[in-house]
Amino acid sequence: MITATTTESIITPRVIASPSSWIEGEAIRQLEQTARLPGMRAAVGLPDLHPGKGYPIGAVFLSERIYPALVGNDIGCGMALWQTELTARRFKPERAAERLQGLEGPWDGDLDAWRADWNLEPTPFDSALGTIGGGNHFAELQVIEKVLDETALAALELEPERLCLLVHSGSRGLGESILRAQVNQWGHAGLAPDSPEAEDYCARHDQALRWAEANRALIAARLLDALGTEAEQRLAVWHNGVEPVDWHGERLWLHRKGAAPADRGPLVIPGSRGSLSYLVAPTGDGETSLRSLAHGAGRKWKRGEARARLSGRQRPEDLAVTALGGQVICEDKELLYDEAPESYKGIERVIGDLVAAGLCHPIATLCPVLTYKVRKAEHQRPGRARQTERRRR
DNA sequence: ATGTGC
Repeated sequence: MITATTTESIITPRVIASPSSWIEGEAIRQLEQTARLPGMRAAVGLPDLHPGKGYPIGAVFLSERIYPALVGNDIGCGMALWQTELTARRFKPERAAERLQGLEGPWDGDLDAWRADWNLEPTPFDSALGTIGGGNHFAELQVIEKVLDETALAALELEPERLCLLVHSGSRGLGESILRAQVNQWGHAGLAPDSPEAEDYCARHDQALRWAEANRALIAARLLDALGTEAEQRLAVWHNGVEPVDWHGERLWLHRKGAAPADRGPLVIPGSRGSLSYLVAPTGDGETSLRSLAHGAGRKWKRGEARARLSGRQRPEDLAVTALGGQVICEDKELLYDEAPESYKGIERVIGDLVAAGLCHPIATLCPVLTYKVRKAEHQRPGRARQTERRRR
């Protein structure tokens, strides 16, 4: 007798990392668990693989279904790189730092025009447009430290003497609200691609992608304005999201969970604020890595763990300048410790593993000069700051 | 990651 039930074959996840790369057991368990979800066709851990909330970060999944919970709350989180008109030689980090104030508060420019430029409908979260947020998000001025592929650098129109601005941020409260609504209604279930619920999620997801991209652009615009300079965007990628792909003639869904795309040209893989970032060009056919690359160095210590480990030997003021000489603006103590260079794995190993696997080749290294995270907590809540002001009048 | 929490 032929039964109606289909046998779901269990796929074996792969991890792209050298044996000496330390990866937490919990991350591997999460990778294996996620690979068992119905309709999963391939799962790959990248060298920055580490545990997340239920699902691993630094991983990519190819599936017949759409898994919003796997994408997570920060839909569209990613990186964008600008070439500024600032020259490394004449840049004064201390003076620049003084000018960078209040980027946490709402932007006072023309939001309607900005939304129109980016094809965005208004959302309840738009007062956060142009704000960096917390966690590992940042805006960082960087100097090109070493050029490894002059031709590729020139093709990207990046001049070695000019400072770069790298912005890492996402969709803030918007992405979180989309995931929350999704989980409230459907739990963590995978969505059938042509269902109304999938179409609904994809529409919101794509909106969050645009919102996050517009957010990074506005963060850059505000920061550049404060410094009295201009810049041109050179690169932009997202590393949290899902997209339909043609996989050997079949339509499948590629989930990137803290994984950068390897099919959209060069990109920056950032280290911690105390290490280099790598501008790389993807290589290979994308088959083994599911068209993806590591999205950063990868967290070594969980959030909240760093302060206990570091506060005995490093005071907050010690963390304001890194080993590479970069200045750090972070007036939130917990965040200052959480995002300390020691909280991250070495970026060199991550890049080394990718190169050894034939997945990318380095174009240049970027050295942090000034990292902006957050000013004082009272400036963080847009609404509250305004209320305080109103009360004073 | 998050107007993150009563």
